[in-house]
Amino acid sequence: MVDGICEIKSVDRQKVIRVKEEMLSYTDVQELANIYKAMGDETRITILYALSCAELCVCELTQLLDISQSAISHQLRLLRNLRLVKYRKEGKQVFYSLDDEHILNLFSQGIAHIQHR
Amino acid sequence: MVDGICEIKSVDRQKVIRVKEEMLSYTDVQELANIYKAMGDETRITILYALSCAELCVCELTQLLDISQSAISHQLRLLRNLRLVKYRKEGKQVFYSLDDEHILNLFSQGIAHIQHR
DNA sequence: ATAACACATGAGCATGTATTCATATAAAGA
DNA sequence: TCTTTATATGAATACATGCTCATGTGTTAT
Repeated sequence: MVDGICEIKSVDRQKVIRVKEEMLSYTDVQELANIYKAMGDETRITILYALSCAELCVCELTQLLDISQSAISHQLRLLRNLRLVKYRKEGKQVFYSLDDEHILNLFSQGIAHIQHR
Repeated sequence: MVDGICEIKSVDRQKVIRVKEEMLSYTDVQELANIYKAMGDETRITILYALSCAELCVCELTQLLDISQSAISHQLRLLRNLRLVKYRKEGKQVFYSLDDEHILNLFSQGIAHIQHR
């Protein structure tokens, strides 16, 4: 292969050009990657799934998750920055919930995938 | 907070117990994380998206992706192991395609999410 | 005012991961 | 057979990430 271009005659240049035109923009790819990256961690999946069941404060999440309160707060900040969760303060407590119904759909598609095999 | 249990009287123990019962199993969480982790990388998203447009050989992917052929092969192996792509040999070439229609749904949900804001 | 509590955050560390480089393998052609 | 081409893979490296620990911030209660 020379310069990433294989010389096989049968390579369908037209197909490659067509696919190139259909490709996602770089910013779209980045945004998609951020969402899937957010869901690509066992702790965050557990948090998001728990929040899909009920609105929960940090303390309650800590009771559900077997890791430190600090670790959970760090992950919540990440999810907040990506706008996957929103929060509401009530006295000393902070209650988190899902910010977007699409996340539920992402979950159900993912679950459909693992059940499919 | 003592031992991960906050003493606020208003904390709804019943709610926490109910959520705990609804939680995903650890293996489900792991499998979900693996899928999202696979899609949580810009290179892999680009590969998967390209394959959603057409069946492509490694050489054609190399023309589309601006990284080395080696890097692409490494990523394809990962996607193969997760059964997100399948392949077909034809002489020297190896043609890859998506292994599962759920991935398209995962994409469309993700795209819906980034367009939603 | 002071203490206790719920939560957030910075630092540091250990582990994971994505890439390149060099090289191996396998098919096709000369 | 010897070379070229298409792909795969192991090693090394640079970077990202998830956790804990220590501490900071803001709120409530005494």
